[in-house]
Amino acid sequence: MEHQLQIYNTLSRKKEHFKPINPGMVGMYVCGPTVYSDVHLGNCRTFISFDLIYRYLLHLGYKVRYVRNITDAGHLEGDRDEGDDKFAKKAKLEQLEPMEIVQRYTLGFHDVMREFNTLPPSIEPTATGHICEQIEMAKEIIAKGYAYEVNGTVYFDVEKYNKEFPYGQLTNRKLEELLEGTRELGGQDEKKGRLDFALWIKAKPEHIMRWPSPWGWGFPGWHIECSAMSSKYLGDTFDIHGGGMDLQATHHTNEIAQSQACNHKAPVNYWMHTNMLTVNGTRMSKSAGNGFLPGELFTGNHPLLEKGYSPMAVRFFMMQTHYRSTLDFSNEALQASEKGYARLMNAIKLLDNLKTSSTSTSNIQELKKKCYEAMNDDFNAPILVANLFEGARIINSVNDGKENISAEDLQTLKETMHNFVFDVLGLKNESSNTSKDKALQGVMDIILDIRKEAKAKKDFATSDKLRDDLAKNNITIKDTKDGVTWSIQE
RNA sequence: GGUCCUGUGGCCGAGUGGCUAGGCAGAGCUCUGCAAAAGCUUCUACAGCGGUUCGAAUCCGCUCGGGACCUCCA
Repeated sequence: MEHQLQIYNTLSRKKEHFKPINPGMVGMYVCGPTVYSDVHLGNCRTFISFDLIYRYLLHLGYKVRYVRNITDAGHLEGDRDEGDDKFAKKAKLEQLEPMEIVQRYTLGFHDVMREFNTLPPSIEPTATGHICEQIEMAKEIIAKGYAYEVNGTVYFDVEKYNKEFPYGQLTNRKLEELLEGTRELGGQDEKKGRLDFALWIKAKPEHIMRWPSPWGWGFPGWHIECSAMSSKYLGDTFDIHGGGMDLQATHHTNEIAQSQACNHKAPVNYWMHTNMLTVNGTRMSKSAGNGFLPGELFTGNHPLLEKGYSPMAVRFFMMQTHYRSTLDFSNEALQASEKGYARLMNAIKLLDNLKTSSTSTSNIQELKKKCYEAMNDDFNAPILVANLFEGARIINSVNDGKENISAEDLQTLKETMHNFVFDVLGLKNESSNTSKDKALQGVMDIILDIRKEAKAKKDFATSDKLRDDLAKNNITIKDTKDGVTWSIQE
């Protein structure tokens, strides 16, 4: 496996040469969604970014175990250890059992991921399915002396941990600085330290989601599920852990602390964080209320949207920005991507019908090399896309007879375009194959045949009437030199 | 307030010392019964000021602007 893959590691704040623990194999864990409401586009961006990373690792020939969890238990609403959990709160609103909420939004999440053509992870574990593992881990951390129990709730002792291990390494912060930013403990607090966080939380009488534990009935804390499930399926130390940048400071910092305290090993070699999706320069988030749902994006049914955009146009839009940069949403940018995506796809369709020559006027090997260089440089999809557009330019020029390509180079070009566009970027042709579509195709063939005959007889009145009447029904006819094409305006 | 990121042409967005990605829009051309589309070619840029250097969008400093995290959040 010869490559020079560089990955930006949040731990070192540098790009590092990627070297997996076991040659040829990669263990990757990504923090998945909390399924108490619909995923919005910002959530989707993270999972699409990691889909690109997963796909490229697979393309390089790695055997990848990709674990992405479903958080379906425990998370509290506020920063205090009080209040309802998200599932119970939503359940009251919707008059449903908490697990009904979980089921509904898990299915919705999967639907959306399928629309965006993401590959399913190898394992998709749920927090509620791993309560035993989380309890065992909490017990182990207590046994090692880094956690303590108060009235049925178990807290992680951050200040004690920090004496032996660096607590804030992921955000480059010292404990003293972190302490400054927190409130004083009140009289009612059970915690010993201001930064201490819960591994296990005692359930109040009205709390529906609850499990028995050595400390009584309760539910797991905010961060323990990822530590427990990642070590179960990937080992105490594994290659890549990813998630959104918003998880870096708290969730991932605490994950490291839990695993380190439990196993006395650094859990992860490469920490990867994807950046946020913004709308008008501000982060899209549930609390800010500036999010929209994928379904609204596809249909255009939202005040922020001028029209609907197809899943692949949106995916392509995301691929034109590096995963560590913020991506600002706008109708203008999305429409630009939509057109660019169509241009790329049209070029690929021409690939099968290109005429070959004895020599080539463009350096196809060089193009292929540049594609790999782009992706090896910390998954730089925007550079890859730029190179693929250079490929599209070559294809179009050969098609127009302005450039030549040898049979061998054409084969290389085909492989390169297909590998990177479909396998790595995860794009696909969006033409559907339902029986209705096939019937419509048949009807259109008949109409276009009549129009062709009219044109041959120079009966332009008839041919223009057909074109105009179809246009009134949102069907656009285009006479290209290679024949007639038609498309439906959404 | 603390930690960190960021400011690129009309818009989106790469690039971290010399060779000025790419897409969209604009312009020109080709194709064409007309129309539309498409293809090819092409213009416009590095927030401001100062410094380092033979040379800076790229390194350093300051100023101004934007953002994230520090509380659940991908």
